[in-house]
Amino acid sequence: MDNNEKSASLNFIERIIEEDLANNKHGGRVVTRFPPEPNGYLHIGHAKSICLNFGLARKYSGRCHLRYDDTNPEKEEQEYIDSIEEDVRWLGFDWGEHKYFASDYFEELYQFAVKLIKKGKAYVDSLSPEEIREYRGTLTKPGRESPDRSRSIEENLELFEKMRAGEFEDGEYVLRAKIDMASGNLNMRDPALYRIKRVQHHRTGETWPIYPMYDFTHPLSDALEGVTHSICTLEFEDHRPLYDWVIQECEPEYRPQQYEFARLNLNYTVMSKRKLLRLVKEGYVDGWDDPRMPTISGIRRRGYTPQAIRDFADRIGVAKANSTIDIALLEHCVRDDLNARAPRVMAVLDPIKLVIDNYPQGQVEWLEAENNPEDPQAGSRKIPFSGQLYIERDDFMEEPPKKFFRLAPGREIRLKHAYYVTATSVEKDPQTGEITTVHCEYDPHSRGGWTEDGRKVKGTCHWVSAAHAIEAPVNLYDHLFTAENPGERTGNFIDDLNPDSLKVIQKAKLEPSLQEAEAGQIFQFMRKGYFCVDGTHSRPGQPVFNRTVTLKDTWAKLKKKMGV
RNA sequence: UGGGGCGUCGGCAAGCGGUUAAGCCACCGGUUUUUGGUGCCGGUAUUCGUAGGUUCGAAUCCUACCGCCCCAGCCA
Repeated sequence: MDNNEKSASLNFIERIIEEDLANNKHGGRVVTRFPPEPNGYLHIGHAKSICLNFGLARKYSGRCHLRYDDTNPEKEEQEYIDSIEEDVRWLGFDWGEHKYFASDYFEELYQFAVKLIKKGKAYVDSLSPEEIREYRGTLTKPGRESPDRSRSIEENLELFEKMRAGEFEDGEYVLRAKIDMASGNLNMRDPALYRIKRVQHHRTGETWPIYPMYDFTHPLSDALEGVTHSICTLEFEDHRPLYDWVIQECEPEYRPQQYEFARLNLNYTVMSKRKLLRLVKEGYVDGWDDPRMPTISGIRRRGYTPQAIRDFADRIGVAKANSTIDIALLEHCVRDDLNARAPRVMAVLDPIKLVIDNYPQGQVEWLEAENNPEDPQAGSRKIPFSGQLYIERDDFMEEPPKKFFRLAPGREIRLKHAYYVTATSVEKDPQTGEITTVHCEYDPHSRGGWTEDGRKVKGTCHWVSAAHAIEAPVNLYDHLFTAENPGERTGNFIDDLNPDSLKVIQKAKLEPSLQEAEAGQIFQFMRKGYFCVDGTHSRPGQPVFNRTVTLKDTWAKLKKKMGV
């Protein structure tokens, strides 16, 4: 359970549900549904909808159906169904017995269409797509009625039967609702209900040469399943009158209602299927599950947890105002979750050598290191310490600016879990002037990282023993885009791609315990960030790490402010 | 010149005629700390798109205006 059970304040949909419950509107039932079209991969925007629909069902002891809106066989495939189910499960939700396909309702839908024809509420039209568009009018001009609008019920019935029998070519006829060609709402200007498509369907094969449209299928599917609250995004608001019309005229037993909320937008991110597809197709990313993608599979591979995503969904709320969430909130949610759970380990990403001149030659000590200060249950492990270590390059400065309290000449710092050391001298590459080695002396009385005299050391740094370190590739991921709203500047979102969205460190130096890290495991690399073992490139004994998110970095902020 | 929505702090978002206008993220201080992490404490909207009106009292009701989003697939 997440903290949305806290009933602090209700969102507008919860308010409606509680009113309905109080009025016994649907007999006290709450049934929602998540209705993806199996024509693409799920992304974080879908996660909002999934958490909303399944979360509501959970909160109000109802149920949430997984229903595929598979009414357009040209775009739909089994592959997507598999990934959708994996993603919904991964997020922590279960549809139980309630998995449905709109295509399972084709026969019933057909009968509802016949009913409409018999009521004189639908007709078969022979206008071409172009003509229909022309007859529809414009936003400001009313449409005109099709000549076929007055076709007799008998003839409509016969034609519709022939459509089903496969006697016509694609586009020859279409079944239309007879509503109002003068409506200010374009959706009500005799919308198409059925079109002819002589195409293989991924589930019904060649059974049907005609397929129902979304606006006809969706309300009736909801009704057939006993859905009480059909929750969709804002752009369907204009379709609600049509949704209601279909329910009204088809007279199904249950009368579901549609409600609309604002879809998720995230800054520094693109979410549209078209744009995500382009990133993949044109090779800007490494596939749909590239850790920089906002797809569920991408963020999963990045190391985000389902708990973090659900927490995020709770925090962003549900409302009707178009909004853009700051991606910093998502990052906060993962940090919050991982801080509590991720084992701490030491890893040096950009190493320089640290030599302890007064440490006994060849000595190795195995020191105790707690696994997680936030969780005493996590226990501890032993890590090897020696006279030759690696530390992070930017943990040493020859001429430190004020407020820098890491290692510098003559300065004493703590090596985490180990000893106090004081820097004495440096070695540089004569060519480049780059520091290659820092020499220091340690205080043997500071074993474990403290002394009896209680003297204070300001800085604590992570390290790994040079002789014991293992090497592994580490992928440092950052936002895929540098602009808050990609594409706003030039009209082409590709122009805002972040050239540094991935930096690969071929040979980071890691403490040896990481050798056997398994795919999917998540660690905090102390003082650096959260990293997970990549599920696709890691091999047993050869882990590859992906950076999920950095730790908050006050020093980086300070440095920037001071212009260092 | 059509229809449907939405406008409360930098970003989300509560608020539903009487509140000092919640909370979260971000930001800024301080404090704790063997992670410049975490935790803890504190600061940040005299004001709710604007202008009028109703009322003892308005972010909440009314009117007008302004701004933004969506709709002209035989896609969903």
